[in-house]
Amino acid sequence: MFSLSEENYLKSIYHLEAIHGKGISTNSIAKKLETKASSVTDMIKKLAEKEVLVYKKYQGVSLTTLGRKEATTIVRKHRLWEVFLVDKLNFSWDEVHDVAEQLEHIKSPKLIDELDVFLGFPKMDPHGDPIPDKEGNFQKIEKRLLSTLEEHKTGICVGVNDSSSDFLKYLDKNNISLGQKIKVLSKESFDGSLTILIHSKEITISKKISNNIYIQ
Amino acid sequence: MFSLSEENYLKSIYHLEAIHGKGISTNSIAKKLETKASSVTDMIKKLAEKEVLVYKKYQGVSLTTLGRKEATTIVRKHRLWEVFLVDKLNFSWDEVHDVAEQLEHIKSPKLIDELDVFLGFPKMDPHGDPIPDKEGNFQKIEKRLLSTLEEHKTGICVGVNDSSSDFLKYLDKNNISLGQKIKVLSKESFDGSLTILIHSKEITISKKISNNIYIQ
DNA sequence: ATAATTTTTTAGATAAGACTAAATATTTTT
DNA sequence: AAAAATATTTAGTCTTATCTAAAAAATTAT
Ligand SMILES: [Mn+2]
Ligand SMILES: [Mn+2]
Ligand SMILES: [Mn+2]
Ligand SMILES: [Mn+2]
Repeated sequence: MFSLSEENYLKSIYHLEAIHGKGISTNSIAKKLETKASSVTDMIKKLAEKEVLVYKKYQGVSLTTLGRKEATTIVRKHRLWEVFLVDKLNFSWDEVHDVAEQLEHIKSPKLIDELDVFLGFPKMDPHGDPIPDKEGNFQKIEKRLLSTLEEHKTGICVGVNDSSSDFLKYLDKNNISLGQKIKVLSKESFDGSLTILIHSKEITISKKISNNIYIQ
Repeated sequence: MFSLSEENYLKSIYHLEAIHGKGISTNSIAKKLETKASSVTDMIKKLAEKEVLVYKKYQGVSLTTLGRKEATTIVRKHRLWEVFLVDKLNFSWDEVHDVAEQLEHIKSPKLIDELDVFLGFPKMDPHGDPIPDKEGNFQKIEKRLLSTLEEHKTGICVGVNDSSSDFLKYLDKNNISLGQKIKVLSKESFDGSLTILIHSKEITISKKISNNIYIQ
């Protein structure tokens, strides 16, 4: 059994591995969890002891199969709860993350599997992220950043890279949502900003925005 | 904001006050929370500091209005989650308590009020206990223990005094559930055991059992 | 009214998890 | 290949919540 804190470390390391591969640095974990490197060192020693990751001094950490399984379960719970909040309790996609951060730590295998049934085995969460099934498997859909789309090309918005309330509210304000068609009209080479066509309206978005929208 | 531990203390004291009135002893709290009296002394000092209860050395504690409000909210959350688990996720009434003990500590006013809406503003939890509304009000239904019913009299089962899995499974096994009609056929004066008619079947139950069933 | 018993509080210890400051290792720059 | 900069670990402290053992207060029995 893992503590709330241990679970948060596992999840963060899991997400960091998904981006950077094996060998996650102490500092990057500290940054993600908004804590100090010294706290991270303490905790990864404990997690190595519990055999959910391998740790060699100054070499960073990598999850073991056991650790990855555990992390996947937490991600599954987080995303299923997000679907529940949006689909059943009238939450908007920018309101769910913080509550899901709490709910993901509830311990009850029956609870999460019945929730999955109740929601109709959703494959995606409200932000377009895949939901692992009971066995931890999920479909990895191909997607690219909107910022990589060429001028005059069109894509469908399938996900976001940043689930913060601020960013999602910005998208709402500009009528950008999952499933939406987006056409790049022009790209400013100086700052990478894009003028896009969405809902037959032209808007200009910064590189920072287009770097956080996934399209297909 | 209260910690998980503080919330559990508040809830326990609230339940003890409902039975014994003001001035709850250190020992009774320790017993309820399965902890040591010395730990209780420490915690009630902290809670007195936070003004959710009044504490005078050696005199026991009493909740303040603020403390009672806080405790009521936790009870509301606990019971709403129990309804959710039974009504929506196919849990049986003997499986919900432990999960609700975890869920009751999730912090999100919107979550709990939307859950209330989603469940259709239930008035009772799966064990017949009243659910406080948003303002903390709930209907106090009159009920008495089955053990106090006279011979040849009939009552309707409206609640249980013990929500442990063991006891509820015993009731299931004997087809005793909420809303069920129960007639006392005879009462054994020696040990207080009852022979009752339920579902047109005669069964004999001990005093301990009849002391944990509420009827109307 | 004393003595015995029970209850409650205090004192001191422990474990988890976090922090600061200092020490050490590693990486990058010159 | 040093020197400088950066990253990581260690040492020591703090808070929260717990515990055991001992002291003190309150209650009950004689
Ligand atoms: Mn999220
Ligand atoms: Mn999400
Ligand atoms: Mn319960
Ligand atoms: Mn209940």
